[in-house]
Order: sequence, then structure tokens, then C-alpha cells
Amino acid sequence: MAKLSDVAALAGVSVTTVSRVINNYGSLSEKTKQKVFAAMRDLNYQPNSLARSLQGKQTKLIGLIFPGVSNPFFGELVQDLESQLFKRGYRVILCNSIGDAEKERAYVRMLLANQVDGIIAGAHNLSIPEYQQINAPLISFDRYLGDNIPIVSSDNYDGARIATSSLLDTGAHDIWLLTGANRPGNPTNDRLRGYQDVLKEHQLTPHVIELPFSTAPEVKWATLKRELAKHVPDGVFATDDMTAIMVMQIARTLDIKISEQLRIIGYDGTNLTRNYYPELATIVQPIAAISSLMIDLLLQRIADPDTALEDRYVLPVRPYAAQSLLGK
Amino acid sequence: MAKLSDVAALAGVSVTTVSRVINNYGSLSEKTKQKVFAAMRDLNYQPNSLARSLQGKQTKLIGLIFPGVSNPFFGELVQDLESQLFKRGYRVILCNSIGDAEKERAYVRMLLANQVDGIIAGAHNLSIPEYQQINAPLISFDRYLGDNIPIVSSDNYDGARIATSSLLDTGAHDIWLLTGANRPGNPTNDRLRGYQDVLKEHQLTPHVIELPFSTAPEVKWATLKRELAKHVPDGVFATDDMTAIMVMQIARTLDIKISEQLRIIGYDGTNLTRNYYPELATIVQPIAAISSLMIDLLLQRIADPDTALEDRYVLPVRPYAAQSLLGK
DNA sequence: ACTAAATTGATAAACGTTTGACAATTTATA
DNA sequence: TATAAATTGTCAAACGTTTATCAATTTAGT
Repeated sequence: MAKLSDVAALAGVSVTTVSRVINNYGSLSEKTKQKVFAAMRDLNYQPNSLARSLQGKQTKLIGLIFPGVSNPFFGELVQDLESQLFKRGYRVILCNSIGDAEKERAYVRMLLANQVDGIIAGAHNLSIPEYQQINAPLISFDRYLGDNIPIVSSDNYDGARIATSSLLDTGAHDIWLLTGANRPGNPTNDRLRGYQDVLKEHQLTPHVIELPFSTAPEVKWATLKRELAKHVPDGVFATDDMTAIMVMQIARTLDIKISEQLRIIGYDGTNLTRNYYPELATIVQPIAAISSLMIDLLLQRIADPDTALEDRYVLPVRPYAAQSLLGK
Repeated sequence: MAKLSDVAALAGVSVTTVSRVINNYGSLSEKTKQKVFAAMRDLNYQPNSLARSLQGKQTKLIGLIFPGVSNPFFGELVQDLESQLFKRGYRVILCNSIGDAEKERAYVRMLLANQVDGIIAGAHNLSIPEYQQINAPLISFDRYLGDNIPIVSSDNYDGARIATSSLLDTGAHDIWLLTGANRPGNPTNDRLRGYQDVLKEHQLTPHVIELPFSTAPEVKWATLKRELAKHVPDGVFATDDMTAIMVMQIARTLDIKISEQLRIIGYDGTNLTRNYYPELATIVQPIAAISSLMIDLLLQRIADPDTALEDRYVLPVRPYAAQSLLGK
């Protein structure tokens, strides 16, 4: 790999001048700039980012900690984050915590060792005290990680209300909530609250089934099937689309008529669900808005670590009505 | 952030000694080792990986170039790669090329500037001549990128044969192939070949519909619907599951009876499809095997850049039979 | 042509680590 | 207790870049 001195030699100038060209400071004539650019092109020169960063420049690396990109929602979110960060000149180190707190801890240490300029975390684990001590700029998605760590989330409460209400509107009275484990201080608890509040307002009794996020699909399937075999509600609000889809599948095996007998609504509204399961009603989280807001906040903190930010940023959701494919 | 000299000061030893402890060379007494470890723990010390790498050590960073993690197959593959690499002490820089050759070029430059120890690429773009010039260890998934760049793929030919045959076995004669754009030298062409060969052996005429990978879902939907409205085949082999799923959905809107009137088989067999679309028959690519093989090969090349490797590594696929949820 | 301004260069320190050479000290062995 | 071996320290160079300082040279303005 060519280095700075090689460029300087080829361009017939000093290393100082080359550095000045690269970092655009000091006074430079157009002619030398061109000479240097030409030399850089000829040598296919890329500044060694290790050396630059060691010297004090930003690494232009951002750590992304999420449960895992195999989940469609996180896959889309991470892809969006990466794309937007790339446009802004940042690269992404990917961390799949897979619900493993120990792994997450290791990731955080590693990211700091790698001198990332900032971290965006949306892990499903419990708030690790280590997060508090991180001095790197940090933005959280949908989780409370500690004081002064801004949380960006979709309007979980409102979304849950909309979902639950829409089930009521179609005539359902016996509505189940399928949700992940609800930990204190977690914004996703708001989905539970929204559901409960709407039911209370209509004097209906809630029926909550907790299925931790990390539950194996087979186990989830078995549990849900058992529940549905015992009793069929007329409405199901699943706090994520994949679970909603599973309920649809199970309902079919049990000969439960979807939409006549049982109405289902999900949450997330990824492109995947909307494009490939258009018959599923859902609440759409604004992925693009979430990721650009998170990036904005993070870059603000990177530019000035003392930037005052809100504790919570709540972005609006929108309902996505099922496209009945079965209709004629 | 604490640095080497801080650890040395706290432990009451020299920086050299601390470095010896960290890098485990020279002779060291158990006592000093413990003192140093304790100091590292107390200070929560993490060696600055920039400095280490600059000094000549590996960066322990691997670049992953894939079309995008929002696609379930790549999402699962990338997650698996990341997990396995993490276990082996490597971190991952994620690159979503999204079918953009220019972006891919930029990624490669960036990865080299970031001094990654190696690259695993599974991009959908055309073989970029730049790949040839990369001196970093490089392994490709399912694409020809250049000479001496090993390709790992599933047995596309065999998989396509199995898929096509299984449609024939269930009585189909009028079988369509839905595939992405077929570029010369691409292993996925083998899926086309497998399909064609089986049909030829049965004196049947192929009917190939090309839908480039990057086609927007809406466009895909419209195209497929148009085709199916014109004529309904009795079998469809889609070279990826998502397209297969879309065909199922469209068939429903057209009141085409799936499995009686029209049999569909996909390709990829991700966990997502198998868990959430168990009614879809598909050909399962061995994701775990693919990623561990790619990592093995890559680490071999990293350990010794001159390791002789095969040009092609083909891993077996297995058919996944549809679980008829509709059956009683 | 003279002065001021603009441009370029030479030099060196710094970022945090690794590592080699060699010396100094401690510990173990006979 | 002398001697060898093991341990630790000191010092300095190196990785590739940035940036400050000061000096030298070129260019522009009048």
C-alpha cells in the first residue's frame, strides 16, 4: 500500500504539502493540488485510517448493537442505518447480541477499544450498568440504557391503542395480546399499556401471553397452538409481525377462519411483511425516520459531546390495513 | 481511556512488562502477571487497537460485502458470519452494496483503508476488476470475482434439479422458472441449467421469467400477476423463497388453487421461510456450513496468504417438503 | 524593483503500541 | 556462595499520519 511519502515523492512535493492537500488546510496553489491529486490517483493511494485516527482524527466508525439482523425488522433498520451512515462518511461495525448480555458487554468493550466515534444500540438485554460509563456518544433504540442516553422509539403506546382499537372496531371483544417479556423501564411496555388502557375503557378483560423475544420459533409455535386449541379469541394483537404471522399459520392448521372468526394485527410493518404478507394488518414503525433521527442525534453528540438532547424521542406510527388477497 | 503506561504505573512495573504480559512473550513471573492483570482490571484497560494494528498487528476486522441484510437470506447469512467471526476474535464491518457497483467500489477502497484482515463478498454486482487487485485475503459467496478468489456456494445445479424434479413428481408438466438476471460466470446460472436439463430430459419446454434481484417488489408483483393472468402453469420454481411466496400470494388473489392447480417451490430455505411459511416447499441452502467454510478459508488465507485453495467449494443442499398447514 | 503576501519545505513531536537490544536485578541451583 | 538462569527494566525505533513552527522560496501588487 502506497503511503504518504510515496505520494509526496511522486508528486515532487513534501509530505507536509500532501497532508495539507488531504486535510485541506494552509495555503495551496491550484497547481500543486492537482499534482498531488494526480499522484494519489496514480498510486491508488488511500490514507491509512489507523494512523489518521491514532493521530487524533475520528475513526469514522460507528458501532451498531442489535439483537440480530436475521430478524426482518432489525435487518431493515440496520440496513437503513448503514446506508445513511455510509452517505455521511461513516462505516459500521455490526454487533449481533442475540439476547446475550455477556456478549453485549464484550461488544461494548470491543467497540471502545476500536475507538468507534459512537454507538447505536437497540439490544434486547437488560440495561447494562456499563452503558452508563461509556463516554462515547451513544443513542438507544427503544430501550432505557441509562441517564442521558437518548431513546428513540416509535409511539408504542399510540400504536398499541390503534391496533387494539382497530380490532374492537371490527367487532372483536375477546382480544389477546402477544408480547415479548416486559421489563421495567422499557418503552415496549407502552404497547402493553396501550392495549390495557383501551380494553379498560371498554370494560373488557385483557389476556396477555408473554413470549420472550428469544423464544425458539418451535416453542413459540407449540405454546400458541396450545393456547389457541384451548380457546379461540376473536382478536389477537401481536407486538411483532412475525408472531402475528405465526398465529395466522396456526389458525389455518386449526381451521380457524381468519378475519371472520379471528382478526389479527401485528406490529412493525416492515417492507417484508407489507410486500410478502399484504393480508396482515399491522402498525408501521417509521424505520427511515427512526434511523435518520438516531443518526442526527448521534452525529450531534459526536460533533459536541455536551449537546443537550431530550431523553425521549417518539416518532409517530401509522396503521397498515390488511389488503385482503382473498377478496374477489 | 487508560493506556499502557497507566497500567504500568498502577502495577508498579514498566510498560515493556505490561506489553509482555499482554502479548505473552519473554519470561514473566506469575506474580507480576497477576499484578498487571489486576491493574488492567482496575483501570478497565483495553489496548488501543488502532495503535496495535498500526504497529503491525492484525486489525481483527473483516469486511462483509453483501447486497443487504434486509433480505432474509443475507440477513441470516450475515448474522451467522458475524457470530462465528466474533467467536474467533474478529469483528465485522458491514457493507450493503444494494446492487450499486459504484458503492461497492467505494466499499472495497474503504475496507482496504481500514486495513481489514480480510473480506467476504457476496455482492450481486458484476465482477469488478478491482477485486483482482485486492491483495487482502478475499472469499466470495456464489459469485465469480476473479482468478484465485475462491467461491463458496451451495449446489445450485443439484438444487435446481431437485426442485424441478419434485414439481414433475407431483404431476406438473408446465413448469416456469422465476430467476434473477443471469450473468455469465455466475454460479446461480447453475440453477437455470439444472432446471433446463431436467426439462429437456423429459422433453418439456422451459419457460423462464427473469426478474433482476433489485426489482422493486411492487414491480415484481405486477409483472408476475400479469404473467399469471395470461396463463397459469402447473408448476413454478422460483430461485428464491421471497419470489415464491409472492407467487403464492398472487395466486390467491387470482383464485388459483395452490398445490392442486399450481405447485410452487422456492430456493434458500431460510429459517424465516421454514418457520413462518412452512407451507412453502423449498431447497435449503446450508447457511451455517457456508459461513463456517468461508470463514475457515478466509482465516487460512489470513494466516498464510499463499495457501492454495480450490476455485470452487460446492456444498450440498437439501429439499424441504412443504408442511401442509391446510391438511387436517 | 521592492515589499507584502502566498506558497512550500524541513523538522520534529505526537498518537499508543510493539519489540529488539542490552543492562540490571532477582531467584534458583549446585 | 558462586554461578547460571530467569525476570524485569531502560531506551529507542518503528508503524503512518497530523500539525505546529519556522524558514525559504515564489508570486503578486504597486
